[in-house]
Amino acid sequence: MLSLKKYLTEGLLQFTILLSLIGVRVDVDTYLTSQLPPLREIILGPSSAYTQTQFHNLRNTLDGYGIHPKSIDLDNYFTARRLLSQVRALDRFQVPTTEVNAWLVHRDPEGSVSGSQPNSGLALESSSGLQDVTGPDNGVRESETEQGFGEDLEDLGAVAPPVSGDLTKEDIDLIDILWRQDIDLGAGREVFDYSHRQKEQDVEKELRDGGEQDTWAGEGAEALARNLLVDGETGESFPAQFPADISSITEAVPSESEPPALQNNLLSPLLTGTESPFDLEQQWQDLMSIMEMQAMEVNTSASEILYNAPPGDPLSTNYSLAPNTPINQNVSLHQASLGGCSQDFLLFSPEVESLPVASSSTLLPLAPSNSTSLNSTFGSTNLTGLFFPPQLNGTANDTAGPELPDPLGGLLDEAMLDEISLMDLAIEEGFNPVQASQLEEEFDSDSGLSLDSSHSPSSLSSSEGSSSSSSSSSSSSSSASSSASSSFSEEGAVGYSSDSETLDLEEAEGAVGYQPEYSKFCRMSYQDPAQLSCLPYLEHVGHNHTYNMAPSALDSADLPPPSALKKGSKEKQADFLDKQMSRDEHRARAMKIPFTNDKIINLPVEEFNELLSKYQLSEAQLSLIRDIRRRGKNKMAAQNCRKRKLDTILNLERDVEDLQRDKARLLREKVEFLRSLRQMKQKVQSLYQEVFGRLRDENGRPYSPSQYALQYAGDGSVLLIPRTMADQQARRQERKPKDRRK
DNA sequence: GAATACTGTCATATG
DNA sequence: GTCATATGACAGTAT
Repeated sequence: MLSLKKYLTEGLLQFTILLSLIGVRVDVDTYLTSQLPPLREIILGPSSAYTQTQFHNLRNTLDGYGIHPKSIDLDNYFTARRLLSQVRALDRFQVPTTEVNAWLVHRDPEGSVSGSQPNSGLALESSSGLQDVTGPDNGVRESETEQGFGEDLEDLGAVAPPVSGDLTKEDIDLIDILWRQDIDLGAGREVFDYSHRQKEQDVEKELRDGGEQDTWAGEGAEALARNLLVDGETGESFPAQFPADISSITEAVPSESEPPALQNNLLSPLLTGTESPFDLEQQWQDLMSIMEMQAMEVNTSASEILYNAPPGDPLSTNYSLAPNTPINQNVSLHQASLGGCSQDFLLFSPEVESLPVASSSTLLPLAPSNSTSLNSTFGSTNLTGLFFPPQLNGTANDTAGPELPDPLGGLLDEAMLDEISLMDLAIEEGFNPVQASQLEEEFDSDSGLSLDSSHSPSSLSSSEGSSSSSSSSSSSSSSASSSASSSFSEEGAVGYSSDSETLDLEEAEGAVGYQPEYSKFCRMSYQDPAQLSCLPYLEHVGHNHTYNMAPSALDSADLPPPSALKKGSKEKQADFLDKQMSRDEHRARAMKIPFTNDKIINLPVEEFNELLSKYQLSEAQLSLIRDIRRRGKNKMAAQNCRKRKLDTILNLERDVEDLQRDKARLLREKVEFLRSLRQMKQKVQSLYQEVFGRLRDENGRPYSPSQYALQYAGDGSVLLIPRTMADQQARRQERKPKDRRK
């Protein structure tokens, strides 16, 4: 195995470097697919990290948020994430084919130092036969192998500090040449930065000197810092969530730019294109990145179709270059391995960058927002049309412009178009952007006051039904029912204990079912569900909240069982009840009114007077009771009034839209009639010319159209008359309609 | 803090 | 004239 390692490190890989320098591509896929586990794991790391399974298991099991900054799993996660992206970068669209070779270049010093750096990929083989791997801190590193292959992958990828003595100056120069040759190597830039490696090595030495436990913490923190703060390839500050994908985008603009300026980064290559000497591959990648994002902009389903399309698919043939971008690497790999993980869409979320790890459950709702932002981004620049066929753009823009005028426009002349309001036609066909926005606002609105006629029939009918009931509330019975509902809603917890409720319903004249009114109230007063969810609680409260009942009943009701409630909750309930009570309820409570406000308000006059006569009430109490009754009734009246007003407005708006629809229909019919009329005129004209052309005088010569004309008689016959007479008759017929108008 | 919507209340009109 | 209801206007509160 030692010979194999030596062969790999000093022979094959350096040969690969040389091949890459002279432009010969070395296909790494053959290595990857070959049955050489050691080499495969050297290059790509152990399969656990290479196949995304480990990566996603990290995300799934730990759910991202549970990873402690010093956790081994976090270290594994970041390293695996970054290395995985580098592996994906192997398959990106390559115009120059040297990037994979350059990736192998770094493996060369790794292999060469593997003897003294047990954390290399070969060190992993210590358990599978590479027993010759020894090192000063081998024990520590062996424990690292237990944590998974993330750390090893990290070293394999870019950031392992090689021993400086193992890299000759030719090697470094070679690496620098390669790095200049292809910026996007898929490996960290620090790999090719000798001083950076020196620093990193020193830091790692210090960390290792700190002890075994600190080693873990230090490496975890270091990995965290590396992955969170510095992009592996560009050196940009970069969150760990976007190991290579976004970096491949941002690196298109070597000028340092922050991730929020992603749009500029994406657009600048196309818009400016002269700021830096991009090579062809970079421009391709920029282009593909934009296409990728635009594919997401259209919709995710479309993107999936694009990326999953078979090779023979036209869409795939024409537009499937996007999968070659790193972003699409994610998509395809995810769908291949895990199928439907939306984590890749996180790449475009600037908000999530601040999160160390995000669970997939939180990523899903973020995706639309990202696509929305992208939509705005690219929609404003109008780049979509550059890359996507109309059928793709149409999915995003089909609501932008009405389609109806197009077929009609070809049929109409200018005079017709002047008479036709395209807006009306659009309204009729439902393509009105204003209406669309209104509809959207309605969905967003919680006020319930949207006047859009596209209310759901249920809500409209409910409001109408309640409107009819309220409008017919002039009768005492319906008034009582309406009062019952309103008292339940607006009096809140007051006096609706089960006993008093049945009493009220029995006493009220023509009392109707309670529940229907309750449901009606739920709709008409636009209470939010959270508030309605409190109703059972209020009902429970209502049992004990008969504060303004008769003093005897009050005493019995105000004394709950001692063990029923705790003191704190009781106080909370009391506070809650105080907040729920209206001012009149507070006043009634203060004045010790011996019956509920519901009775005061809802009882008919006769019963109300009887009730007053039953008690010995002071003048102040009577005045308050009358005020309560007046205000309560007026309150319900105001509610009914507002509701009626709202219904009226809704009905008016619906009528307006019906009229607009009728107008549009009539205009369209008019267009049809005009069109058919014009066709008939053309037909008549052709027939006229045909007939006129066949007419011959007695000498067999044709008649001159300037001197003669055919006149249609009322009986269907056709006469040949001189042109002067025909003109006179035509003038007469023109005058007749004018006279009629007068 | 401004804008807006909702709600309660008062004054007044109407039947 | 009283009562019930309707409605405009205003103010307080919530969002």
